[in-house]
Amino acid sequence: MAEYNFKEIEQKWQAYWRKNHTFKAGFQKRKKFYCLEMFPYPSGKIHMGHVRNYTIGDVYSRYKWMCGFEVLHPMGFDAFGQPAENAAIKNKTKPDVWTHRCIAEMERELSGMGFSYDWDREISTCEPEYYRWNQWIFLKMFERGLAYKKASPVNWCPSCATTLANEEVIDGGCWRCHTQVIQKELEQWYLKITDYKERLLEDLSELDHWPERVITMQANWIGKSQGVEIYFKEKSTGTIIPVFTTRPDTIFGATYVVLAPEHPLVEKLIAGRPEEKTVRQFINKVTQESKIQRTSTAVKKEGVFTGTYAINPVNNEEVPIWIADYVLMEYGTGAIMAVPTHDQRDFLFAKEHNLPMRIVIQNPMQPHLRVEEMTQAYEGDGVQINSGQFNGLPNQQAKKVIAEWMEQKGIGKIKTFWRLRDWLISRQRYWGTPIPIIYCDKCGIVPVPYQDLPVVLPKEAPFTGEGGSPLSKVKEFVETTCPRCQQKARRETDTMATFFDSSWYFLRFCSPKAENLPFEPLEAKYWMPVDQYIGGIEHAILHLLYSRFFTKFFKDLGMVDFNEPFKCLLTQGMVLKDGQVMSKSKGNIVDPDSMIEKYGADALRLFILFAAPPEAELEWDDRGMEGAYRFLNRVWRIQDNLKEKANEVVLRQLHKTIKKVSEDYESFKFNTAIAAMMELVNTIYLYGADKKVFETVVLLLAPIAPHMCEELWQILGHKDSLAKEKWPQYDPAWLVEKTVTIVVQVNGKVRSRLEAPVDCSESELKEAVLGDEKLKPWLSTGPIKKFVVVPNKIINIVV
RNA sequence: GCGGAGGUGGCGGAAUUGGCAGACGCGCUGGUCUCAGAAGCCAGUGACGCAAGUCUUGAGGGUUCAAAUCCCUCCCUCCGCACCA
Repeated sequence: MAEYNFKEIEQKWQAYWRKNHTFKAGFQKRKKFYCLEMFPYPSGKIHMGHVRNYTIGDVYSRYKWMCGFEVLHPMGFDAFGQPAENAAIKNKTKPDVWTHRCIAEMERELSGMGFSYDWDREISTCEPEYYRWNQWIFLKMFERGLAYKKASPVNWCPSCATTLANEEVIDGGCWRCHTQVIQKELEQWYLKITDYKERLLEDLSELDHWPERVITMQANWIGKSQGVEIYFKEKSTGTIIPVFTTRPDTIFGATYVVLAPEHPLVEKLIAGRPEEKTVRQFINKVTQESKIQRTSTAVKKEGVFTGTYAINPVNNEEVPIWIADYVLMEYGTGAIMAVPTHDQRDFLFAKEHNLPMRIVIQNPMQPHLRVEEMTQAYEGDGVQINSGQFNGLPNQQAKKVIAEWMEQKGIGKIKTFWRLRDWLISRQRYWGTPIPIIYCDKCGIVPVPYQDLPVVLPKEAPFTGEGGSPLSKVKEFVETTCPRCQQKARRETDTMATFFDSSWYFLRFCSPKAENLPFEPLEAKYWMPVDQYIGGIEHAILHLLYSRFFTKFFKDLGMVDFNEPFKCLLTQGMVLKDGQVMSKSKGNIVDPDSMIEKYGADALRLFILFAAPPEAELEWDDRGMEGAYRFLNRVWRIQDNLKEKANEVVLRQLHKTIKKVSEDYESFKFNTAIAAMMELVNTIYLYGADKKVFETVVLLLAPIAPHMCEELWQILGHKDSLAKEKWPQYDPAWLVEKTVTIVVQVNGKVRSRLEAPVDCSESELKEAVLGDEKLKPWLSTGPIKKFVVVPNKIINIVV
């Protein structure tokens, strides 16, 4: 029989699928399944991470087709972004030319992997047909007050010369180039994602098929904390200082108050005091430090006394007011009440600066707490002491009671603070969606009317690399007329953050050619939500949070009827080489193209699924790759020795394998599914297969190695593609065994095994065991104390 | 510090309502085929031991007839968040 010529076979079938639109997803045909992998940035070259991500999704999609679903499995390109601009600066290529070239190259590579995309639905976010809907969405948000402009300090990456969202600052550096981010006062566009914070948090409970850690990361990012805002009064002027605490039960233990160095009240408090100079010096020192420096000095908490005192409203006690670097202006009220006995940070600071302490929650266990003996704060539960009329209450109860009491007395207010901030979307960049806003001297900020969309990005702009928005230097773009008064006006020259583009692309795939709306609500109703989403963990916060936000916004517009866009989420692990992430700088990249060239796409797909479970990290291994290729060849050669009829051993194994592989595919355990198929093939090599058995093997393996299996299917005499062939079903009759091997242990150690009929009775087994020669020496050491029988599995005799 | 995941042969990894630890693959060893090699095919392969056997799932303890799996104490690795009041 012919050699396994993977090159020829793979090209043949890729052309076939493309020509026949094999994977075209039809609207409302039958039960749908939407399988989506995170679309790539068109860098021009796919890497092993893509290969892994897309292979997982592809196998699942193909499997779902065979199970009778109408599968939507689309692909597109997240095509706006900085690399295109950098290429323009470096190579003098226009960003759109560069991007389109990269897209063409990546389409070729993705096709070369044999992925089952519905290419008719391909989208690219840099096309006006796509980004006009970014602008449309922005205007809808603007109308509802969800897009607004505000001047405030923003994260600025000096190297990229642009702003960054909070989510894009990693360890104080730019997520893309790792340059230290600085704070800069700028007027910028924001999206009011905070209006959705409750829903974004609450609806996490709907996502029971998301990885736990992603849910946790999102919840932490949204950062809800409930507590009380308590009003302290400055002693001499009566100025009110609101502080926030989640521990109102410790209010009687507050022995000082701390303000953040940037707190607006500081100026007022220190003006004209002897301490003024020292305080100012301290503030200068702290505020000049970068956020990194400030947070890295975590161990030592620095601070300075203002010279003034505040009155604790619950007991009218005078407590000193300090300023310290460990209190952050961005969170809560920028001021805290310090309870050193029950908060570790306050404890360290109080020790450092010799401030008073008082225990107000007594540890119910012995030994009781004593201030002189404390080496750290007691943050556990206990009973209220030194707390006036609340003494004796369990503190968890007191939390509620005291909060309500303070609210009643008007000295506090029950409040909830959130960590989530509004989303900064302005970027001083060229290669992105122009923000559809016009500035008119007379009318102010004027939205571009819907009928004027899209605001098209001009093809040419000066790319100097000097920073600042290139669009602002394009006169024909900037100069326009005001839609309201027709006077001369200027366009907004910032573009949108590219995360905007990817926050709704999954909806666009439902109706990629829609001309009146970003997507057709009816088609979205059929296809959405995405049944299975697959991508990298690096998007656990940004992309997934923004997409959830957009979905909820579309729900409010009445365009969709669900809360959450992604029903199941799989985060695939990274591909490593020599224990490290593949990267250019480390020079440890394995190029997928070279592997396809050498072993074929099917072998690459097989290896990457076999080497590790999808969620785990995967260590690249050239020799493992060869093993995958060897296995495919073994399957290929089965055709040479088909028998008239397969024997019972093979059939038994076959049905066992159908069951195992089906279950494993369903739950993404591709590595063990492949292992099961290898076992079956090993059995076939021992006993031989017939046509029917071989056909089943081909169908089971088809989602993983589709090219070779299509070819074998054809060789076996089928005219059509197997892509929509019915998934094999196992016959339970073949799984029923007549006899089982029962392991016999003596004192927990395996000493013998015996063949027995299924569901053999205990007394019969006992008889068989006592007659077993092999067991005699072990049983003769003493009387049998215990005889444990686990039906059809194991016998353990204790002597 | 908090949260999450994890630690099993030379390597990647199987095995979880507690029931034969190491499936499958890689590597290695031997055989077969060959003038020879490659490929293929067959067999062996946790450690120690000539063997009977003993030991073995990060360390130590416990529960149990039986523990990689459950409980306790501890160690280590990776990831995320991090002075969030």
